[in-house]
Parts: sequence; structure tokens; C-alpha cells
Amino acid sequence: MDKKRNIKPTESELEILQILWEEETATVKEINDIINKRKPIGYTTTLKTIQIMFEKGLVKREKVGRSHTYSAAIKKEETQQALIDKILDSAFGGSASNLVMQALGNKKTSKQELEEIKKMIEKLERDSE
Amino acid sequence: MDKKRNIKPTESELEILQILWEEETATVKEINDIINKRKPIGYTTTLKTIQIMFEKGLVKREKVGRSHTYSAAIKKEETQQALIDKILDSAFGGSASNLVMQALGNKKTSKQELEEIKKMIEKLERDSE
DNA sequence: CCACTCCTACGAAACCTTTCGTAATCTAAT
DNA sequence: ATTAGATTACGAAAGGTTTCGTAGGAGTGG
Repeated sequence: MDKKRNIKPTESELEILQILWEEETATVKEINDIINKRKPIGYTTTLKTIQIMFEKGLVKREKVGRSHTYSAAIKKEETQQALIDKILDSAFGGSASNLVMQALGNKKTSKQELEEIKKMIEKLERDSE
Repeated sequence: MDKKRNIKPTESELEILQILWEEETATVKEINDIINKRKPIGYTTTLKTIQIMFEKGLVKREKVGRSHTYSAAIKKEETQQALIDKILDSAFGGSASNLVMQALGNKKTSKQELEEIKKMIEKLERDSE
């Protein structure tokens, strides 16, 4: 139990995890191609990062022919929550509402999204009664 | 301009910044004492970290007698926003509303705080009309 | 069979962060 | 004046992250 306590992907690892959450499964080549649309990075760099992630248990892999197919081994929501918890503690004094206000304040969020959030808040209020 | 682009305090630096935002000004000894209430850490470790922060421009200092008095050189809100922007980009695909939902979902936020957030959303909706 | 390409594995360099030991300086007290 | 205490500055070790070069195995076309 409690595997959540140890979620701490690095920047590079998060970049790859985001791709895997989107794609479900992917080869090193596919991942590297996607990243290279944004910035130049060597194939072996991406490979090495993924290998380290495999050792850490952040991704799973399956041998297909001579190459591997990778998929995320940690859930997106858990990872997101861990990241939030971290900055909540390290910069927001633990106050989730401060964080939310800051996140909404400086960002252009669409009316539709604001509505969704409002609905969620109302649901939370109802549940706590 | 654009000094905000470079805000990237490390974990240890954030710990110290949080103290300085709270205390306005403090000496190395004071900061080290506060941190030591939570965890053991050598005086020179804290000193070194603060010296590095000074070199990076994260804190200001003033010579008072033989010692220095430090204060934060970057604003709390700007730093918080930079941290949010970072995880927004690295884990939430840029969606502030996803982040907000995740932050509210798993956290016990008081009814009062939820009300505040709701008011803020309503204000944002009004402003965008 | 040979050369070429594709992939993996390994190791090392460069860089950053965290931690602390040591040395130097200055003040205050004996 | 000497010693003890406080404070700074410096440097270096240890650990983690990012990046890549090189080597080797395995399949493919000529």
C-alpha cells in the first residue's frame, strides 16, 4: 500500500508521462518524435530517461519484436495530486483555496470551465452538509 | 522586464522564502532556528543556501553590525504563480480548471473558503462580459 | 554473406542541489 | 591580551538529473 507517497517524477519524466497518458502506449521512437516537435533532443537521451523510469517503476513495458512498448505505471490523477500537494506545502502554506484563487486569478479560464468549477463547488457544499 | 520568467526556487529555497514572506526580515540564525523546529539542519547549511539565494537574487540583505539581515527579493504571489504555471504545463496540459478541480476534489476545504472561491468565480464571469 | 539500419544497454560528462567541515574575522568578556 | 562565541566565506563531497557517445545484437535488402 501507499505507493502514492513516493510519486516524484522529474521534469523530463513528467514530459514523457504526459505523452503516455495521452497515447496509452508508445515506443521510444514515438515518444521521441513527439518531444522533438517541441524541442531537439537526442534519441538516446529519451531512451535513457525511459529506462530510468522503468527502473523506478514509473512506466511498464512489453517486448514486441526487438523493441519495447511502454505505458504509464502511475495514474495521472495521483500524480497530479502529488504535485499539488507538494506546492501546497512548499509555497501555499497548505491552503488549497489560496492555490485555487491564484490559479484562477491570473489565467484566462473560459466561462464554460468556470461554470463547471462552480458546479463542483456546489456539489462539495452539498456533500458536506 | 520579464523577471518573472526566471523564478525557479528549489525546495530548500522555497522553505526559506516562506519564512521570509512571513517574517519580513530575518537573520540566518532566526531562519535556521525556525527550520530546526521541524527538522535538524546545520547552521552552515542554511547559511550556504541563503548565500546562494543572494547570488541568484532571490533575497536581499543588509549588513547590520557583523551579521546580515535578509528579506525576500521576489514576491510571494509571483512565485506562487510561477509554480502553478510550471505544473500546469508539465502535468495538467495547461488547463487551469483541471488543476482547480483536482485541488478542490481531494482536499477538505471549508465551506467558507468554498464560498470565497465561488464569489471570485462570479466576479470573473462578470468581468468577462 | 555483407552492409545498413534500428533498437537497446551502458557508461560517463556536465550540471545542479544539498549538506557540512574548516578557516578567518570580529566582538565581548575575563 | 587571550579566549570563547558568533558570523561569514569558501570549498568540496555526495547524490540526483540530463544529455549524449559508443558498442553490440538482430533483422533486412542487395
